[in-house]
Amino acid sequence: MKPSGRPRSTRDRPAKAPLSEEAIVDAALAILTAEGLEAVSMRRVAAALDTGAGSLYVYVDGRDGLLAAMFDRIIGAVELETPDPSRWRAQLHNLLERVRAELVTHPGMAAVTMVDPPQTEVALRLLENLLGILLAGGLDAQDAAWAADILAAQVTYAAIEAELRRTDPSALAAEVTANFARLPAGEFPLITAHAAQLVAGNAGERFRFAIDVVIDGVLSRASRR
Amino acid sequence: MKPSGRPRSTRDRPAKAPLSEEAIVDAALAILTAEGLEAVSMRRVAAALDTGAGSLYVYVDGRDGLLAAMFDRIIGAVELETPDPSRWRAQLHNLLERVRAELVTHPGMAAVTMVDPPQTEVALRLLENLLGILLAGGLDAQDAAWAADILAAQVTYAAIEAELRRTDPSALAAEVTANFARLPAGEFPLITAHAAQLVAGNAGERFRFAIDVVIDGVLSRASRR
DNA sequence: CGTTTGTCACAAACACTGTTCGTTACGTAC
DNA sequence: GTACGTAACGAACAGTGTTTGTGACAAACG
Repeated sequence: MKPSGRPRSTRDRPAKAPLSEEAIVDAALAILTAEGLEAVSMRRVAAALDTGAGSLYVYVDGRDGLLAAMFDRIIGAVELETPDPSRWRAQLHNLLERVRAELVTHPGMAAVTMVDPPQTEVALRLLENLLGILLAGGLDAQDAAWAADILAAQVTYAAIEAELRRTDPSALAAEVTANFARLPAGEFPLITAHAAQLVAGNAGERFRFAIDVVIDGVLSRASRR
Repeated sequence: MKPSGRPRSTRDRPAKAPLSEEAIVDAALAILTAEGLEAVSMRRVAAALDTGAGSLYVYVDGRDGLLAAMFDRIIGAVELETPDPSRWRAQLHNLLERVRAELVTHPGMAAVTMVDPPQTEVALRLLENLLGILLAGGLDAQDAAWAADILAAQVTYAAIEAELRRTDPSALAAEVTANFARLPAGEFPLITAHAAQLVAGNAGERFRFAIDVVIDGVLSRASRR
């Protein structure tokens, strides 16, 4: 033990253990929103809690477990909808937009979904709600199930895409446009011709469009059947 | 220098430098397909080439640069289509299926797309081809541009999803089904009621369905306009 | 009130990681 | 035959996730 400087330690505190999964997830989320996913290391989180990295392993199943717990916290914060057949389409947009917004404000969390699919209770609660809205829209069970999958893809993809533009929404678009302009028009006639359309719209607009496309696609196929 | 054991080194070789970006990417891809993305470390790749990790930095811009180069190699191997209005839909399925298959056989590569969007020449060649097919299908420029984005999301998502089932396609489905069965039916009535639909279909079927949904969705919205 | 017990945080250690850089050996050109 | 410049080597740096033995606290017991 080194009583040099400030011997601030857990033992100096008056009361009980300050460590818990909740406290660890809180600290990790604070670091995530402030400095990004790469900054969320076990040592960094432990330092924020004034403890050692090894101490976290009692409450959290390694770094991947911590990330999963963080994801759960985020998803759990999303307000759900009570399915209403008269306005199911708006409900769908609202729900998915909330998920997207939550994922965007926590950079890197969308990528966590992909390493292992969330099968936790809170994630399933979201799926249950999504299914409810789709069924309220008149979709049959199979279409609703697969549509939920497609929509999940769009949400995570949109979230990750939005993270890239997080620094400056229009900076990336400008860079991409410049990249397109630099292309040899002979080899890439379509990209150069339609560069404006390729970078058109902000993340929110493209997201809404994507969801509408999926809904209309499923409905179109169902009505043709 | 330690002449102990086997002094096998580059200097023992008769001719010129064996190192090049191509050779490095080759070695890295071999490790990737054999042992997964995490095994692709600079030291591991260097060892496969019988050299030190530092030597790779002359030809490759760090680990991220290596991953990008690997992605490029993979995408470049995808055979393109010459857009034909009479069979554009089949062409779209074929092209996207080839991309998906290539991404699935190289686990982790799909995730690379998301850290930074591929703006390399070979990736743009793919986008150019995708746009060509969509325009051949009669879509207007704006619809085609955004549809390309939506389809890209489905491809990467499907690839990542397929990676998870890589070990055993039906094992995950069984596990998920078991998870669903374990749920309290009171809280998750829809999931428990439609568990069969949620896990129905293999990755290929779901992928084809997703693409058809997107196409029909765009066409439906266009015809209504 | 003293002692024992058990829980839990601590910090060091292990085996890695990506990356940088000074040194050294090589093949080639002079 | 010698000098040169290119390019690989390997050590070193600053990190990473994870495991584990040690030690101190607080609560339960006699």
